[in-house]
Amino acid sequence: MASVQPKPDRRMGPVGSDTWNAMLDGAEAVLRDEGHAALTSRRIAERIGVKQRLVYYYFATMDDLITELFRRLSERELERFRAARRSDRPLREIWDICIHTTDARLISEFIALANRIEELSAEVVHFIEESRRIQVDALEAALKRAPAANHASAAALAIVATSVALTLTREQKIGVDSGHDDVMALIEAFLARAEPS
Amino acid sequence: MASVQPKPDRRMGPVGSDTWNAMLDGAEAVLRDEGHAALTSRRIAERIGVKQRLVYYYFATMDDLITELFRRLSERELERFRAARRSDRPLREIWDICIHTTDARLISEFIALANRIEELSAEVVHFIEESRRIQVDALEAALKRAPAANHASAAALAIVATSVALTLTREQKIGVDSGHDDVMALIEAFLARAEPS
DNA sequence: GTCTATACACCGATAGAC
DNA sequence: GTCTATCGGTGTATAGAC
Repeated sequence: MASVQPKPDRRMGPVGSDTWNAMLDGAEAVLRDEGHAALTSRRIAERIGVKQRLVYYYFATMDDLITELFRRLSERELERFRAARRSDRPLREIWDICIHTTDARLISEFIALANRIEELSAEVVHFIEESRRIQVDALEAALKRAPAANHASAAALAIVATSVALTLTREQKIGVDSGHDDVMALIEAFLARAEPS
Repeated sequence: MASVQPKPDRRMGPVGSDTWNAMLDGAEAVLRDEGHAALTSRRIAERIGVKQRLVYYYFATMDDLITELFRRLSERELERFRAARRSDRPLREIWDICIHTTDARLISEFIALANRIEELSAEVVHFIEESRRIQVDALEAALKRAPAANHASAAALAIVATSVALTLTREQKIGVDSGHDDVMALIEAFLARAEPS
């Protein structure tokens, strides 16, 4: 699961060090605020106050840096999902992460980047499969306790929930909200049945 | 709805001409095959066999070209939706467009680009609102004829359907398919109730 | 670990001839 | 309508000193 280190014939900095993390912090901020077009080694260096050359001491290529950034981000998100799964209202807490914690802009940038970067695509696949596994697990447990809650399978419900959450956050960010209330009410009604509070 | 023409102090080519369309064809092919990073005036020119300078005769800026490309594409898609709406199985035909016609890669590239290009963002908003209007309209008519089909509103169903279609096509393209059968069965069951064949 | 300096490619956009 | 030629800028990535 950890990164695989060096491709280039070049001295490389330690993975996980403070500077390494600071660079990913800078990269994340740039991607969030300015988008993929501005995600360059120069801009990252400028952001954290070092020289551009140093970026290539810690990361073999820009694609590696981007992949590493997604990995760090997705591991944090998976940890949130796992914690929510262990709580006493797992469905509500997982939904809360999907609809509130998720940054629609960041996700859309990564999805587009994954079209081009194969390593990143593999990381995205891993994240989708693992997060779905957690969600299906939580849903199956809930449906067992409240069997009349729905006719759909846990797997189907997980896909519907994540899809809808992504659409709502994305549309909200660009200023579309028609039908959002209705679909939120639908989700709320399901949660009330499947996980009575 | 038509494009608004010139910003620059420069001679410009006719909107809608053969060369103009050929350039958008080239741009679409580049975006589909290589992604937004490769979508440059030089690459487009190379693709259709003209010189780079000519791209700036037909389009004021690259951002304009990209926006115009999305506009052309979305108008075609809306026309498909309208035709499906007029058919005798509107729900099934609209769903068929969502799940088959849509190019997941192209859409993700445009969404990422819209984060940066304001004109494009406005076009995306327009497309979402108009396509949703058509879908809600079709769903309302169907639910009127088969009231017991579902407890959810037409607006909620439209969002769920488009969200799920986008997720399925995107995941399929990167090689994830867990739960897809289940959710397709769910959609099929709904269609069987709301639009019996 | 961090720096200066730099090679080299490519980009958007324009001037102006034919 | 289409071209040649070019400017100014920015990108990735490397060599090698301190």
